[in-house]
Amino acid sequence: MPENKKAVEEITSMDEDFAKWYTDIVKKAELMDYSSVKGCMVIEPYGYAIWENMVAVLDKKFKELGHQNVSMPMFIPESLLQKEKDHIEGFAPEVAWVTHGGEEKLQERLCVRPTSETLFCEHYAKIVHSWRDLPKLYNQWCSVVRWEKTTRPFLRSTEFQWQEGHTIHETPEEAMNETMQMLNVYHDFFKNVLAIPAIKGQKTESEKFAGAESTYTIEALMHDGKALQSATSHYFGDHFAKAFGIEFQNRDNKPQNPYQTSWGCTTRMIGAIIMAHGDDRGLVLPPKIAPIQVVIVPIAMKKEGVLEKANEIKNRLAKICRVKIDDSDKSPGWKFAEYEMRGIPLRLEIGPKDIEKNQCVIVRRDNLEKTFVNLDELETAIPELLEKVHSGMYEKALIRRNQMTHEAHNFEEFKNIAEKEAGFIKAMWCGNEECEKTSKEQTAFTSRCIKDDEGKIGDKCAICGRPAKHLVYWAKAY
RNA sequence: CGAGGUGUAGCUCAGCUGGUAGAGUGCUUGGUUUGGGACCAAGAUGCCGCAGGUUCGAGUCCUGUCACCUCGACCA
Repeated sequence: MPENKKAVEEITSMDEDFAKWYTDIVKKAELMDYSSVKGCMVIEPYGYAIWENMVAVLDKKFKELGHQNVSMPMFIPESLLQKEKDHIEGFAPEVAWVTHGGEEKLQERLCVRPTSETLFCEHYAKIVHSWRDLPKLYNQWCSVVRWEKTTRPFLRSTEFQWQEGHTIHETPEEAMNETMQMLNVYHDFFKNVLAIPAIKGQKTESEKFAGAESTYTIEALMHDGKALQSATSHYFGDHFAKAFGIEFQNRDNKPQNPYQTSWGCTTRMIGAIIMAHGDDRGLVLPPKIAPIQVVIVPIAMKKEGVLEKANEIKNRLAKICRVKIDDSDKSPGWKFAEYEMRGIPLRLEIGPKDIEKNQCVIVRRDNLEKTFVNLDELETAIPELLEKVHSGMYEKALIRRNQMTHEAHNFEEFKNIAEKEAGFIKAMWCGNEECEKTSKEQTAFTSRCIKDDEGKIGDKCAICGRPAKHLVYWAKAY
């Protein structure tokens, strides 16, 4: 193969050093830059454009389902944060505190929001009085701060952008439906927009959100076999309502506490698409969120008519997709490598030879397949190809996930797989936290989620051998 | 927060027992090129991470500190 090695010279290969490959891509594709504040990053235009595209799709979906956007304060008084005991215990170790306003010391210190349950609850306590006030389906797009010990771009940063939905309902059933509905929204978003097949399930007691009654998650498998918790949806029952004194008159004219949910996803999803789809040439972006879907590379631009033709194509395509033309002085080879590195789903090459034949060359980023397309058929060919790239990416990721998912029926098997294979282990579990601890200590695999909808693969816990309650997906996690 | 590693040009890095700051690549300008990271010529670019210390003299030695990376513990 006349492979030009230079094409990948500046990106560390995945197999050689996955972590370095990741940072190389993040930097080379100009997704982000480090700032002078530890753990806080500058999201650069290309990275932010990806985020904006994700936000646009999700925000539309949320609104279709009746949610409304709001904006909550970024500061939380200490006393407010402390109202729900489990919640404060979970978040206290990682909050940033504001102690001074100007030169003056504050009477009560304020924490920079790590999440906004407490603020929503305080507000709900004021505005919810009757069953007629329910439900409230609120969401906010904002950034939050968690003082993490170690940080990595997009995967774990001190400040990160996210969306947090907070809803409040009349009945537990309604709240639980909301929790599951939003989990499904995330799962579908991963499949239909990000082309990632995520595992959907429930967190165990030890992994659930601080203050939640139950937490649901989608877990995505990365190229190196580690799992990434990619979005969560929580059912709160009436814990928070009781702690914050949220009460309404129900249909029987009696006082009652309402039921709540919260659900969120973050810029970590950018990390997920990098590590789920990327390759040694760089990023591979799902067409639906790619800031540029088609890049046009004119060949032998100075020859008569080439640039004109390329621009004509660009103007046509601009009506149906996000298109860019690169008419810079760089060599075609440089441009090919550059836009592959940036993950652009389709490259359109047009040169004198093509123009003679009224055609162009289109190359897919996901499998590098070349096709010749008649110029008269571009308007139908491009959307079709974008769709093919999407499904090609999803299929590839699904096949890899299946290949990297193994069943274990006892602890010997479990340890063997954990040692030799990366990826998910499907194994039965007795429900005992001790077994999660044992697995973590001996294999570094943690429970990712309970997945009872797949049916049992045994009746004994794969770790301790006692009667099993649940099928659990286990993995090394980010 | 524990263990280890790295900070020198935009990037990747060299710089010996202390003695005027280097290369490749990138960048700028002009020209020739163009189907997988082109070529020629001319140019610009450094608080050697930061702060102290030792020394006649520190990129180099010492102390501290900060940031980043890896592996743990913690987490979206």
